[in-house]
Amino acid sequence: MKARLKAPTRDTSFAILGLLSMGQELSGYDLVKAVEGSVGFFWTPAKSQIYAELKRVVSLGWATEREVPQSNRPDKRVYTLTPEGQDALHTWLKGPDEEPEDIKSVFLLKLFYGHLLDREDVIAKVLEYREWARSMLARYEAIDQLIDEHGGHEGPQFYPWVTLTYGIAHARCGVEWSERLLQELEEKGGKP
Amino acid sequence: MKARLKAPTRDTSFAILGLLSMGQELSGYDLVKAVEGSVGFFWTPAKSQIYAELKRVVSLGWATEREVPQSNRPDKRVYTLTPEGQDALHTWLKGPDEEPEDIKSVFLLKLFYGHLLDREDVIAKVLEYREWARSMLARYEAIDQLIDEHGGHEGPQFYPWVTLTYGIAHARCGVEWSERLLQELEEKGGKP
DNA sequence: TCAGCCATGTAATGGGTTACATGATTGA
DNA sequence: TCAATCATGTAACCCATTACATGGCTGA
Repeated sequence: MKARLKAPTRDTSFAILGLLSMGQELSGYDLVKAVEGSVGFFWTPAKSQIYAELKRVVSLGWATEREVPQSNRPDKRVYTLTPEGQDALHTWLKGPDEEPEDIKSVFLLKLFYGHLLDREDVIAKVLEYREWARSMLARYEAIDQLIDEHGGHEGPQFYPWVTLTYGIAHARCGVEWSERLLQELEEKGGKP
Repeated sequence: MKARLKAPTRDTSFAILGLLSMGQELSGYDLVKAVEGSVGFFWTPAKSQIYAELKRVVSLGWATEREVPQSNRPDKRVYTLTPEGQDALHTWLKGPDEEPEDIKSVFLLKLFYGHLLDREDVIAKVLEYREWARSMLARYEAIDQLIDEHGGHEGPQFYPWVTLTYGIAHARCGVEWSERLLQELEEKGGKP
């Protein structure tokens, strides 16, 4: 029986604790929704993963569980952060990270092998990517607008807004890159 | 016995087929190395995953396997793409993608909860991120330089180089974003 | 001379995804 | 009225990661 040399990070657990730290009791379902509108842009646990992690954080004493009977809807269990959970969250937050981020891109993977495709097919792919990047940008900017209208980005909204600016910068960068690339691909087409 | 509604994409299989399409027989070990220096920047299968997928592509008739006895090193098995494999690869390449890319960022996740940290801790995190982004940028630019010296980015190098320009753009964008953010965080510190 | 890397993989574990279930509301 | 959506989860599977093995080089 050997000890694991590297403990699993369980970042998803902490993502959940973080949402619970906002102060309200949340059910698994609530958390699924909460993730979608917030950390979901750079952290995307599956539904069932959230439920699994909830069991775990309860077993570790990081959250407590409470049954809430409901009449019209299925009964639910809501979760509350414990002081131990707050400590654990804080420790994790301060702790070091290996890779700050990693990109997983089917698009780039395919583009890497672009020589196996016709030029038009490649162009289609890049166009698709550009549209996607544009739509993400629009989405982010809409959220930015909303924040502006609801108290601005000072105070409690500050750090969520900061991550949003990252998304905006990144998306804009993707749009510009794909526009340059498209231009280059068109030019190549001119001289066959 | 239900049919799966959504077939697994198995993108990793195709990443491997793509590398095998470069024309040379490669062993699992070779592929691990090949991935590191190429698609590894946006697609990172684990070693053992590569070996697993190799078995699979052979069983599907997409590649053939050949034993190569060696004296000083462990014997190895090398793999070759079959015509069926080429077809499969081409079909996959032309096929549609849902999400062109997704970012998974522990850094952003923590930053989102920045209000739970002291400002200095946040600044430390962002500094770390900036250094990471800078180092990635330097790495990419070094590769760019190398490509320039070895025949430039026309011809067969073109698409790999294109993906590299994405990496450069993205990293540069990360550096600039973090610099802006640091400035803002410093300013906030001035008025406590 | 001995730790660490090269070279080649296999085994065990676990995180995350898709699919399965179920009943009430609501909009077209 | 009937499909979609809300609301709440569970079960099964599979992909991917970490750990385990093994023996020859090579540099300090």
